[in-house]
Amino acid sequence: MRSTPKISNSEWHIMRVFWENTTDTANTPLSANQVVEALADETTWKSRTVKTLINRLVKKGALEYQVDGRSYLYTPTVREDECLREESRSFLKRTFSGALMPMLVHFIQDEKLSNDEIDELTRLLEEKRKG
Amino acid sequence: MRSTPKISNSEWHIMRVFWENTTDTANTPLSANQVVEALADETTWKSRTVKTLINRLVKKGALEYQVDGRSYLYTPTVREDECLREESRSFLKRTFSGALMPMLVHFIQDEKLSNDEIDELTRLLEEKRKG
DNA sequence: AAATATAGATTACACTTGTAGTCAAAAGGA
DNA sequence: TCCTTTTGACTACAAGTGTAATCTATATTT
Repeated sequence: MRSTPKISNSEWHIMRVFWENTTDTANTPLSANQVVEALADETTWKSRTVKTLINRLVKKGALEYQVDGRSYLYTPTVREDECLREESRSFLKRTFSGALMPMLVHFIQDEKLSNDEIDELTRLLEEKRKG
Repeated sequence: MRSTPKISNSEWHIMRVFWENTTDTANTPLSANQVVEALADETTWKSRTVKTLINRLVKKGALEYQVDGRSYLYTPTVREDECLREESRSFLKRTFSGALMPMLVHFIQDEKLSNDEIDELTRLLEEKRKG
């Protein structure tokens, strides 16, 4: 049923580094140190912490690696949109009993949106109606 | 900073029982057994499990109780919308780095919406623009 | 009054998560 | 060649979670 492994809060930080380094056509493999550097201003994690998280992601099957001399190069095995979908469903289930509309209503009513953003959402909704 | 305690997945089931039994004006206190019964078709939890979860929620300060003879009557001390807000922010942060728009776009594009629902969302957006 | 049922309190126990530290092996420098 | 540095592997450890079982005190039944 679940196509993607469950990715924890901290692990999402790691995965995003990979996904942000991904072009449409290919995943760029990254070394552990590249990930550490990429996270340097975003978090205060020691490099060991990052390595542990990477290891857990490998164990979970969210990353894989190829050996590159003395070190490893990691690549994601799961796509961001798939993980987003899983995580969203889980969130929806937990908070809104799985009901999409109350959730959307909640966000639209409770959060700040600029007029431009409102325009864009309206346009998207209009598009969806046709489809 | 955090106004509501962190409520876990299983604990949300419990809290929803209380919130669904809440009128606009008052919280209806429920006994542990009433919660157990309310969850009977939603989950397969043993009553001990439900009691444990209730206890943890009391410890976290999400529920409080008054003694009622031999048993306790529990009431929520946190409001659903506050918890929703917390949980939503945490979800947004984890998955979309806190960015609301990409999240809304994701849901509108990826999930099913009826024309009626599209109408309603469009209307809400229009309202928001004025406000 | 003794036995039983029931409610909450305490304990259990493995798995996950956050956040690292230590160990061992290999690679490179002195 | 021996020491140091670096990398991954293994270990750590408390808090939170899911999912209960057992203990204890009280209430109800006979």
